[in-house]
Amino acid sequence: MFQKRAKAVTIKEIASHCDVSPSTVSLVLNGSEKIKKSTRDKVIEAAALLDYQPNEMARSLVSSRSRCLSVTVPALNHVFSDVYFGEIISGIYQEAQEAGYKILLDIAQESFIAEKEYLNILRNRRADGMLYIASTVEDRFLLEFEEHDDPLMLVNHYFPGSSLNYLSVDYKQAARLCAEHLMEQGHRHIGLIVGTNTFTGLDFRDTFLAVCEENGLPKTALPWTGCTGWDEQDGYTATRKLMSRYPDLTAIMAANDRMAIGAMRYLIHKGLQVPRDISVMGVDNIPSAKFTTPGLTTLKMNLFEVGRQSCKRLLELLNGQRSECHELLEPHVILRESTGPARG
Amino acid sequence: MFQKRAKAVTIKEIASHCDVSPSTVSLVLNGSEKIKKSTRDKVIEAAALLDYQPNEMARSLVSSRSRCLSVTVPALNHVFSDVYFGEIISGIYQEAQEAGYKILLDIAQESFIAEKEYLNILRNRRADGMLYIASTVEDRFLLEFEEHDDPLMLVNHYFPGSSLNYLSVDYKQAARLCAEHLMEQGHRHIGLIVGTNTFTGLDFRDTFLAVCEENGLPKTALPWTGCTGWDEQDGYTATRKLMSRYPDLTAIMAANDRMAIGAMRYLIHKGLQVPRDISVMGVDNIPSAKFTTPGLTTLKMNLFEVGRQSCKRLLELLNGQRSECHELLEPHVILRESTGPARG
DNA sequence: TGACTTGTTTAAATCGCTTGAATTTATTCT
DNA sequence: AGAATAAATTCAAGCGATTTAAACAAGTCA
Repeated sequence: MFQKRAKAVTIKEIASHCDVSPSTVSLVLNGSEKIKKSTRDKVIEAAALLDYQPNEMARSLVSSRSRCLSVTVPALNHVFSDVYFGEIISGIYQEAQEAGYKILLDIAQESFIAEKEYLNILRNRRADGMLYIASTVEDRFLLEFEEHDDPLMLVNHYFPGSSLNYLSVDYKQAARLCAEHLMEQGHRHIGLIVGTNTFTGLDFRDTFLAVCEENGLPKTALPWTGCTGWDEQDGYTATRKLMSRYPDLTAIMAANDRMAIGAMRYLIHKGLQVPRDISVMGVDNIPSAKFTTPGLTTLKMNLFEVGRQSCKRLLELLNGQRSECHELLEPHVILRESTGPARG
Repeated sequence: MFQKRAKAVTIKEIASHCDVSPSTVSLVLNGSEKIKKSTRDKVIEAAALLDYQPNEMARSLVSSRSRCLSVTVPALNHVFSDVYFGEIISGIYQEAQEAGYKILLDIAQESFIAEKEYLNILRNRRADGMLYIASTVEDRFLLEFEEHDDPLMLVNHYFPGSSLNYLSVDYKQAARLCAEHLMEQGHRHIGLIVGTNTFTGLDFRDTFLAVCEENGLPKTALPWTGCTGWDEQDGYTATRKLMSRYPDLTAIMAANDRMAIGAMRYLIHKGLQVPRDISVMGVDNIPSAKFTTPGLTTLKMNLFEVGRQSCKRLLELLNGQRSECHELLEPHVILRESTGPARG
């Protein structure tokens, strides 16, 4: 039905329609001032009349710029259904579209890595640059971008020890804010749940524990449990594990909201009241954090802005207006009802 | 820094490296059997050695197929943060990638519509076909695709009276399942919350009310309130409105989970217990529906599959293996704790 | 050996557009 | 008016691939 699509209007047809050469048309359409106003108008009119749309493939071929950016997310289970990614992608889109760029979506599945798609997308000219969201410690393949000097931005994560460009929320600062908030509420016995498969997760854990210890909490009062997933089920399971070994905990710190929601779910199942019996704090401020019962105290990361800024920086890199980017954005606390004074 | 990207290896270089013509290289790389095995091997080896990546822009130009599909979502606020879209997009991606297609992301903002980007993306050859997710009744611009005969698939919605291709969950059937479930639990006084800005929403409303009436519920026992958003806040507000006018309701039927979650949130705020005092039912089975308190009874729509099938159908359309698509997928009930017998 | 296949390889056109150099046309100056 | 200058337009060469028709080499047959 569609395979014999209507052949598109070309620059040539406009040319013959106006009795000028294709070059003239091209010049006009690219806004050159060198063409006499009268011919210019004639061409523009004809283009509108014929409903001309430049063939982007042809343009890209000659300019060797696709005006597309690749956005890649890790191959988590049904990854786009995670609002975390959604916010970031929305931000990226916003910035890209304002700059006239299109977004190519990708998921870093096995084949993506094995067949070096991550490099190929740039090499085969489908995209001019890449934004890679939230890698894990295992995504060592990203280091290849260093050698090859391909335009890459890590979004909301980074690779310690590498020179790869990144823009991320400051997870060390995040951990500090969380620790301080809970300690202010009198909590001295806090269970930490955190994904240990990302560098930002590890940062969060280390900083959280360090800040607590600085403030006099003994290590023994700070059990933590790691997981490689970051979703509700992981939070649920981790909380069960934590609570059965350390029933005296007065607070659960989950390194993201989805896990925090899972944690609350478990605690409420067990007949505990949040925050009367135990406080729960999350990180991310996902939309549903406002609509849990009780409302979830969390950190606002402004992931939309992370996406937006990352994209902006990448474009600056591409335009040569900047030669590197290593930036951090500050989070801040969103107070709701899931945290309160420590019991007793 | 990146603007002077390393010039890519071309077919020509492979040719000279092997002492054959570019045509030969092209033939080999496209798997032609007409080339002698020995030269074939020579070329393949050289291509691997030089790390050759075909320039997709050039290929697209000559084949006039971009091997990209455009996925467009409506311009809701931070739309990708809605898991509803995430699931569908994940499904689309899966199918597209298996077929060797790339995904171009788009958001139908004002400029997208005003400047007819929706047609242009196809016209300017950036994409071979378009998947449009969840339109509203106001997206009349989509009807243009009918006249122009451009390859479009509506995903999880449709336009009554048009011949546009679609694949969607059967929302009439969904409404029927919901109505029957609640009536089986003895509910005779049900408040309905539904977005009235989509055809599927309207279908849901009409069918829900009709099925209830068929089973003897008087219209007066079925107040409903419409909204143009579909998120937690909308559900919250709508429930407040409904409950203040009809305090006797024993059940709230929300046409999606996010609104249902907002509804529960309001009811619990008001000191009501779900489902003892009032039942709440949603639609979609989003991940967090399992982790609300109480767990949300809802319909599983398998939106991942909706995305996947839609994409598959579109590709069939593009390949001429099919000339139209008007399909519906069946939902089914997921029983959790937010619905129970009507009180009293 | 010459004519005819068969099997391989390549020249050349094409896809639609951009762009620097060359050409044509219009304008200015003496 | 004719030369010199400026303005407007067009030529023609790509961009990097695909693909058809033609060229070439080798093998077959009478």
